Amino acid sequence: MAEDPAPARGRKRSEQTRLAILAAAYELTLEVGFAGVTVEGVAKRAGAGKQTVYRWWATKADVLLEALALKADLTVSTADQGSFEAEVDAFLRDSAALLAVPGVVPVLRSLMAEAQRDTDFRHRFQDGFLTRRRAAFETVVARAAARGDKPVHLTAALAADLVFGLIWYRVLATERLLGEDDITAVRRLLSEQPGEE
Amino acid sequence: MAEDPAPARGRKRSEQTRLAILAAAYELTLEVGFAGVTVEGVAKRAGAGKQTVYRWWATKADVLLEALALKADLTVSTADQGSFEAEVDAFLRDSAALLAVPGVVPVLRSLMAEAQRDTDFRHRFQDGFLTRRRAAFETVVARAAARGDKPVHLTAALAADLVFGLIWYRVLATERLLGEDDITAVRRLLSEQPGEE
Amino acid sequence: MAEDPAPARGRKRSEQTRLAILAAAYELTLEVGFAGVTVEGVAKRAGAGKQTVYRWWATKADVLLEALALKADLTVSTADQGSFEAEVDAFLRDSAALLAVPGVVPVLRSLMAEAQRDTDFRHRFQDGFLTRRRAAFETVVARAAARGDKPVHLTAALAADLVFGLIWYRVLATERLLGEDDITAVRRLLSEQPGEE
Amino acid sequence: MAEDPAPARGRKRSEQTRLAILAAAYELTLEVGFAGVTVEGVAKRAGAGKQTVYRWWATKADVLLEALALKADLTVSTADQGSFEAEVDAFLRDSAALLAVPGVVPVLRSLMAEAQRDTDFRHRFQDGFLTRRRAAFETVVARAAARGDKPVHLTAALAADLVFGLIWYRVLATERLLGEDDITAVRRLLSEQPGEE
DNA sequence: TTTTAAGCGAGACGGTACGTCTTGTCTTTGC
DNA sequence: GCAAAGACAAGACGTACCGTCTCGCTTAAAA
Repeated sequence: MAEDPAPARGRKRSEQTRLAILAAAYELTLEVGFAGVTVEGVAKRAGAGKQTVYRWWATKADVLLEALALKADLTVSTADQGSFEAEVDAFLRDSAALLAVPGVVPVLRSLMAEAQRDTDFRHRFQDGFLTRRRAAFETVVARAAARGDKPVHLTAALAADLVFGLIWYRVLATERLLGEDDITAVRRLLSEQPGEE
Repeated sequence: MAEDPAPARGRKRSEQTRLAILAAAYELTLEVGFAGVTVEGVAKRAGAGKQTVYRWWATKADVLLEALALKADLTVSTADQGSFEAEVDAFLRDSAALLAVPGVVPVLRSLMAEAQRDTDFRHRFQDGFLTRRRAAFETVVARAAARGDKPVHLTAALAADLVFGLIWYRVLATERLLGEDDITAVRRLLSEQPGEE
Repeated sequence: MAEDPAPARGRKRSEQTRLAILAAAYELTLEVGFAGVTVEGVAKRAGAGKQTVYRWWATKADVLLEALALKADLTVSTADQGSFEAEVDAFLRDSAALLAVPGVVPVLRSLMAEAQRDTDFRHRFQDGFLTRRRAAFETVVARAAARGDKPVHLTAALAADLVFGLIWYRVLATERLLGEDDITAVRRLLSEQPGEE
Repeated sequence: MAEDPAPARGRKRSEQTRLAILAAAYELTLEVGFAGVTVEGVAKRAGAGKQTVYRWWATKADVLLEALALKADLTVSTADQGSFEAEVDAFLRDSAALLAVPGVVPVLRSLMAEAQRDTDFRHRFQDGFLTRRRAAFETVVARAAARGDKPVHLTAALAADLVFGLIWYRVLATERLLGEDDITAVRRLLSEQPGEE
């Protein structure tokens, strides 16, 4: 029989404290900005000790990454909608909804910014967020390819880069997010058939 | 006509020191990463005093922004190439060339990251870099519209968002930059004529 | 009765670090002079962080004041010697001994100098050093008065001012300290009986 | 014989600026304390350039030392008063009058404090102030000795140390200056004849 | 008259210390 | 053995002055 490696002795991790820390990190980011957040401040607001934060998370960005998952449902629907166009539309609406959740945009900005500074966190952010969403989109493109209605001159990777590029560029460099017209235009762009060639 | 308000009294700013600081900031960013750069370190390497840095730049990111302009030619060619397709191609090649300049990619990452943390710098980054390049691209789109060969279902703004989104997403979230095939695909995507509708 | 308000949580103050800081401050003052001492330098030599110094002392002068108490026994013997003359003599010898401890003179100079610049420290210096020694001398004068052999035309306060004035003037304005002949002369001056009048 | 080596070419020193700097230094010391005075601040208030201050004075303490001479007459009357007692009395009243000039006490404190930190200034302070006053007092003692009414058991040096010690101790360590009773008591102490021996 | 040499106000310069802030670790007591 | 509290070493922050060095101008003696 497999043994539990550790017989689990001592006090257990406090779930209440964990949630309090995640909530504190999320709220503080919105209130004072990520740069203004300190581990000590998060611990203070959560009624926790600083060491408790460090014991379970490597950096404050990791706390925020987990807090984001708690705050917004990060799972993306990839249900079969019958057509590539419909599924792209669903994906974009899903993304727009995520960005509309209060606080998500500043948190995403902070996380992407942190990913530029900290290589280790960069990987965790990619695994915990970026690749996750990208995989969903590529599922859609793959299904379209199987169906035979995929766009002929865009690879799946480039299509994904364009879509995520648009979303991230809007988040990072502008104040405009995804609107109805953006969704329509992108949907058409990706699914239209070129004249000939 | 605007007159110089002050007749320029006192010792003049040292151009040599200015260049030494810009070079030091650029080099240090490549060597230890933006997060590892300190104003003191930049001043030290430049043989300058810390106050001299603070006298002329608000943050180390501003130093880097100016250093970027010194290192790489940020002007974008928007010469009339006869067709929208040719001009988009020229713009993308120009952008790829900028990214190929040693050190430009990590510097751009750092600047965009800093723009997320510091609202004031965000504006200076937009004015000093983002809108500058964007304006060049929009000039191209506008000329296409005047010619009548612009893409029918994309607004100039969305086209720009897609192009810059792709570039920035590649820089920030991936290791891949713009390749020959990317340029070709984007050029075609933006200039193709939809079949009907 | 006053209770300890807090049951003392968290890590305790490191006595080892405290002593290292006091020793470093004392040594550095002798080596480079008080003006050349920096809090950072003290912390460095003590193997401590700068914040640890600031956590427990308001200024470097306060560190030195405490270091002085550590280095030299600041308690003054006021034992009953039978006569005013004998007790004045003992007090002066005690003072001369204090000044003879290596480093005490430059430290006293520094502290008195700092007390002129910093009003807050001035009070702490008075409480922690000046009044302490003065009280000892005044005890002697009071006992003489009780005995009836006190000097007739000097108040206790003026006698103290003269004695401490002499000592401090020698320390601050000259290179000469208290010698055997000074002690003898002052003892006689204070205890002699005026001829008539 | 050696003549003035330079026949004085170029622009002459501005007396107006000199006075403005002295006044500014004196006033600023009273307003913000010596520690709060900066050379830049003195120059600013005087409407002068920083270099002009440094051209003529080594430190801000030297400016203040000269300002003191401008503000208060530092010459001490040593006129023959007929008796030692009368001359000591005159000397003490003269000293009390000096201390009563507005601003003199804080300035003296600052200068003596600075003399503890800066060895070079210490000598200039001794030459420009301390010895000057001390010489006056010793003239009085010498005349008394010539007359034959000098105190038998105090050397001139010790008598001077006691008198200046008292004055300086009052200035540096207390808030009390010289009063009528102090003058009387010191005069008597120094001039009284011991009973016998 | 022209030149030449300071003095001057202004202010940028290379430095250095300041006192604060944050980081991530360590230590203590209590649960 | 986790948790809260908080002291610790380390070191960057942005500010304030230091004393020096231009800069362009003014002043006055020398040529």
